[in-house]
Amino acid sequence: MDTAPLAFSRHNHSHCVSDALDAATTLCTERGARLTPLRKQVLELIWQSHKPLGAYAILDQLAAQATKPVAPPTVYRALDFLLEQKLIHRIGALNAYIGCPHPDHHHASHFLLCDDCGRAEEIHSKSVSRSIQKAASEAGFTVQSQSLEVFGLCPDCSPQDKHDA
Amino acid sequence: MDTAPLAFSRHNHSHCVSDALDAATTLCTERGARLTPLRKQVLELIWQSHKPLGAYAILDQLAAQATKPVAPPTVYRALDFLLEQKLIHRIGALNAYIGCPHPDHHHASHFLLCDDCGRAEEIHSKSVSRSIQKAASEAGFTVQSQSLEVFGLCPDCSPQDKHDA
DNA sequence: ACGAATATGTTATACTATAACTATCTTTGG
DNA sequence: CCAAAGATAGTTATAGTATAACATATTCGT
Repeated sequence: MDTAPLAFSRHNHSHCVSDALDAATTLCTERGARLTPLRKQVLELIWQSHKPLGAYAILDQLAAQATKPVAPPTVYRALDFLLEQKLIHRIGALNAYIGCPHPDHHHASHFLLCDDCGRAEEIHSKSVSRSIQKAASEAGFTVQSQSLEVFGLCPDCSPQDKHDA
Repeated sequence: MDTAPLAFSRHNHSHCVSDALDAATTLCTERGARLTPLRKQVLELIWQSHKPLGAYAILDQLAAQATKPVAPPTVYRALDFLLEQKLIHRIGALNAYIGCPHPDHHHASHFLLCDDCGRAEEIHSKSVSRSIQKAASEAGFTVQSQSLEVFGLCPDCSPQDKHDA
């Protein structure tokens, strides 16, 4: 199935990167937003893995690639842009950032985060979204954004699930 | 109804505070955990409102009440204790802490957070919990903890809902 | 090419959190 | 009761995360 979970499965990761960069380029063009070389570089760094990446880890890698020193605002401004364009999500519990695999349609930030290997997988469950929306409505609350961070063990890092089940 | 949403409704807040402190005292006694004066003081400060409170806001208020200067570790250690005992929750998106109204039974951290007035209300929806658990299971993921932060407008701060609906 | 708007560079600083060590208090076993 | 062990709190320093404010450079429409 084409919407299968990916982060926790074996896959050719270079496709993730190229797909994400292509999608970002297309979307920004459509929106009249400027995906500058710097912003693209930051997005690519974030997509180097499925593990949320901290701003200063990005900064260090940028600095390593650049000839001039790089300062925090450079990174944070790129992150702000990517967040605005919904090309990345912020994982609040980790102060870290991760690429959005489906930036073309807006959606909430719902992630499974492995405590062991650090990988994150975005989930898209109508049932989760609907139940959250319903609970909020019942409280008279108007939802504007939401963030779900589920911590635990991914299939690869679960001791039993893979073979016993 | 006794399980009605509270934070977004008018209520006698002194009851929230005394209930929370009483519950904390009882639970800690049962568990053999020591709710020291400092920890109780921090818990009370957190319960001064239904708005998540930052560590340094707590620090400032502690310092104002104390004769000696207060240093960050004093606050963070108290927060760590309260978090361990599940007497408070941490709101990752805000780097802030809020009292748990039902510390007696463990549960995930699910909050509605008003962008306008800053108040937070904990929600307890079986439907939300179940759908999250189900989505995780289907991905082969073993849940250990979860945090849901829903931002938007509370009933008081919504322009229409209260009167038009 | 020109001016306005956007993006980036630069410096400084604010905010959040923890490490490491010391001192004090509490509990418990003798 | 006292001493040892363990838990709590004080103290100092520093690490980690994020933004303010201002200067410079680039891009875009005209």
